Order: sequence, then structure tokens, then C-alpha cells
Amino acid sequence: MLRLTKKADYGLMALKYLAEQQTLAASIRNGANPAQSAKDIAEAYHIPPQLLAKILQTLAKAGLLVSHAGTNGGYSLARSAHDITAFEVIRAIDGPLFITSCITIHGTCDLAGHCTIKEPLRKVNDSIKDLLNGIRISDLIDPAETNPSAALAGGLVSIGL
Amino acid sequence: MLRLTKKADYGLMALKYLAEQQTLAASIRNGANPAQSAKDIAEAYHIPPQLLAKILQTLAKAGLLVSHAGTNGGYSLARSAHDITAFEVIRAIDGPLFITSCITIHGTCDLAGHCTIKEPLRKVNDSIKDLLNGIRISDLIDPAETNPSAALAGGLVSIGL
DNA sequence: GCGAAGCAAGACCAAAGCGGTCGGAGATGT
DNA sequence: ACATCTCCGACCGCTTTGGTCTTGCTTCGC
Ligand code: FES
Ligand code: FES
Repeated sequence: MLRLTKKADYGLMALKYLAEQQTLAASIRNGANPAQSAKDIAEAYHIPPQLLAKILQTLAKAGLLVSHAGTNGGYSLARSAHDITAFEVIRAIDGPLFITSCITIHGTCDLAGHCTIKEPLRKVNDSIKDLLNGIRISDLIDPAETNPSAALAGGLVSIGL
Repeated sequence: MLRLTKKADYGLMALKYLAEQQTLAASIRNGANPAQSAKDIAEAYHIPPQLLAKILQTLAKAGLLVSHAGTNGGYSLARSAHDITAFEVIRAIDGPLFITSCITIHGTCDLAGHCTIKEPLRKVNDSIKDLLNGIRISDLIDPAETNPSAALAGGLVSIGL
């Protein structure tokens, strides 16, 4: 259930890595972000390099990363790490799929007429979306600074159906 | 992302249907629950009968339903509709899978050592689990009687997909 | 007791999605 | 201009999913 694809997992890892490198370069050195290459990130996490490359491509196309080709090229964050949510990353990689399996690109599924649980599930969907929206890349780096607005801290989250 | 399988969708529909029939039979008639057959439920929602049958079998094996064979047999809820959560249904059908793709039966995935986002994702996982645990199938029948606790902070942000 | 209605359990199959790989195109620094 | 480095798009096999079929068993109505 609710399986988050490995690609999205890798993507989040890569984003976190880039954010770390960026803040580290901004504080210690004064140079601009050094545009980590896909291969570097892949080796840092021991994941298939070419697969990560494709993920980064997707992320770049989605506007979350900027790519720089050529020697010493690579990727760097398009926005601040504090300004990118986990939801954006996941949606960029896994597409706009949602839990109800009815919400497809073609609009309604063939059961739309007699499906009785569509609305409640949509609410659940929205809640999960909000949950993910409350998580920023910067939160992944330092778990202590999680923002208190998202009830991520282990509290029971209730939704009104 | 986070795709809820169609089987679980069907399962929830069936559970809701059974709950409706059960409460209806308890209030109007005085007879016991009439044990709806799989075919009846399938026809009510226009879903493949044999597929639903297999889903109901799984649900019965999980202890959420009780089956009664023979003529005029069928399925009925094992517990009160107020006492079955959506999480149980989903887990019974789709298995104990979880979002992080690392949490497998074999314990840790091969990236466990150098994966940095495992913990944050686990918290998200728990939050979703709590979210689903807060939904009972009685809530699906009458949306008005939902428990009125705090919705997620930070309003519903809708993104055009 | 007999047959029909219904569940139970398995094998089986096609389609889709996912994870992973390959070779080429393009930019960059020298 | 060249060598090289990196991005980029196409490709491919595997697993999962959704769905069907067959067979056997259990119970009830008659
Ligand atoms: S399955 Fe499509 S609306 Fe519920
Ligand atoms: S991918 Fe397995 S621990 Fe993160």
C-alpha cells in the first residue's frame, strides 16, 4: 500500500545531498554552489548512477533543479532548500498519480457513477498531500528544525470527512 | 505516487456496502444480517464479480469478514462498522507494504547504511498510518458523524495537476 | 438424499509500471 | 579544434497488478 517509488526515494536523497553541499559551500567557502554531478551523488549513496541521472533529469525538467552541462557541470538547486517541499519532488518524479486510482488523466474513472467512497478518499488524499507539503528539503537535513505547523511529530492527525 | 490499489478500493466499497446493509437490516427488520453474497455486491457497484470474490476471501481470511457458504450464504461484517478502520482493510488487501520501499520483510534494504532520509520518511509513514487509522467505515456511510478534531494546519493548498 | 447456490483456493494470463542500462548529443575547458 | 565530461532520450527485462478461469467444497431448499 501507498508505496513510494524508489525513484522518488532517490530523488529526495539527491535533493538533500545537494542542499547540504549548497549550504556547506555558502558558509565555508565563498564560491558559488559547485554543481555536483550526477555521478558524485550516485557514488555518495551507492545507487545506480545512470538511474539517478535520469531522476535528476526529471527533476530538472520540473524546475526543481538547474543543470549545467560540460566539464565540471552538474546539478544545483533551483530554489532554496527551505522552499522546496517533498510533495513537489514526489509529484515531479512519480507523476500526478493519487491514491484513488480513479483520478486519472481522462478525468473520471468508469466507476464514477456508482462509486460511493470517492469523496472520502479524496479527503484522505488531500490530507496526505498537505502532510507532504509541510515537509521541506531543509527539514531533511536537520530533523530538529521541523516546523510545528505540520503535525508530523507523531500526533494523531484527524480529518473531517 | 501513493497509489492505493484498485483492490483496496473495491474492498472499501464492499465493506461500506455490507455496513449499510447491516445497519439497515438491524433497524428496519429484526432479523440478523442477511449475509450479502459476493455477486450481489459486485453487481451493485458494477465491478468484476470474481475479482471481488477474491478480495472478499482475503478480507475474510484477515478476520474482517465472516463468510457463510451454501445457499443464501454470503459475507457479513465480523465486527461493528464503527470498529473497523480503513487502515485494517488496506493492510489486509495490499499487504504490510509501506512507502519507503526499504522496509521489507527482510528487515533493512541494501541502502540502509547510507540512506539519510529513512527516518523522516518513516515519520511520514506513521502519520499516514494514523490518518488511515482515524477513518472507520462507519464514517464512509454517514459523513456527517465524523469526529471533529483539528484538521491539518496550514490550509488546503490545491495544486493544478 | 439430491441438486443448486454460494464460498474457497488455486493456476493462469495480459497489460502496465518500475528499475535499470545503453549509446548518442551537446556543452566546456584547453 | 579537440578531447572530455555531462546531460539527455530511447530502450529493455522484470515485477506487480488487475482480471479470468477452473476445480472443489459446504450448506441449504426440497
Ligand atoms: S473507483 Fe473510480 S470513483 Fe471510486
Ligand atoms: S532506501 Fe532503504 S533505507 Fe532509504
